[in-house]
Amino acid sequence: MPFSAKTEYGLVALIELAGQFQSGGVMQVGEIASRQGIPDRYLEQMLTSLRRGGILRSIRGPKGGYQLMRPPAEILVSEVVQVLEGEPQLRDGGTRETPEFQVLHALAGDLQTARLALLEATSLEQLIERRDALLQAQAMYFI
Amino acid sequence: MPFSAKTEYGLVALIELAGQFQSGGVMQVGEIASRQGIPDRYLEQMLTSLRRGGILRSIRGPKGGYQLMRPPAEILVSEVVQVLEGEPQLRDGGTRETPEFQVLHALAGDLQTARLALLEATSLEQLIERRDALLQAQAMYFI
DNA sequence: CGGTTCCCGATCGATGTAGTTGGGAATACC
DNA sequence: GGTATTCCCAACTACATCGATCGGGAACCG
Repeated sequence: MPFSAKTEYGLVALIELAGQFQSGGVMQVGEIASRQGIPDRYLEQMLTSLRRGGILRSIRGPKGGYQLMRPPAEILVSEVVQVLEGEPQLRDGGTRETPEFQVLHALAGDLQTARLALLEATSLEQLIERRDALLQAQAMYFI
Repeated sequence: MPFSAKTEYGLVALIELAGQFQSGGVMQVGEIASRQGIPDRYLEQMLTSLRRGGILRSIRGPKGGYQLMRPPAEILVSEVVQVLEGEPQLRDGGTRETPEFQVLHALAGDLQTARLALLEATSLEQLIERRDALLQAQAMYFI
């Protein structure tokens, strides 16, 4: 499972917010959490990270909530993952550098590169497009 | 870091064994472990998994050790990873199926597919080729 | 028979993950 | 101005996983 719960919850919340971006686009933690069926106090932490990471801004008090800082097209999944997952904090790296390990680390690098490429190629805007396409397709079954 | 220690150690051991495959190719746990600087009793567990997974066979008693079951060209990294990592045991999957989550699961699927493609495209034979190329390149610096 | 090697399973400490909880600070509204 | 609402900050917990260690048993060779 490539995404942790943290990342998944954060991205889901961002997709919701991105869907509302045209029309002001402010939503509250509790609102998002109940729509998605996830613990609100936990989601709050993700939204805090995203705010600190410059992806969201927050409004306090009644009628407050969260809002995207930028249009959905300018927010890449790679950035979100990076903010929520934090630095991968590489392990020792230096010891155990037999040629066999080096070859594997090169392969591991290729894997990370491929992953990053996909995540950088995906914006929130694309995710809402896919969501809407999916809803459209599912509506077909009811005709 | 895409590979766990388990996977990394197992693969390193297999690369060593693959390098010896022509000439009988039997090596002992302690031998591999000390060459690679990893705990032998721990590596033993990985080799046991690989034997149970049909990738290695073992020979007991003095002059025993481990041996590849098949030529290195027929052992893919994907298979090794699968054996060492085990089934990813998917979480609930069914609850929390809002369209937003579905879109993310699709993206997660794409990531796994990309990863798998790279791992399936890499055999032990290719890894020993890369290791030897790397040794060759490093030898250049000493001229 | 005796040493060598693999075999099997339990255990352990550290770390991370998912989630809960207890308050505090800003803001809107009456 | 008071009060309810919302975000803000931080500590804490339960649990699983990971990397590793350990004790002892079974096969095999000479």
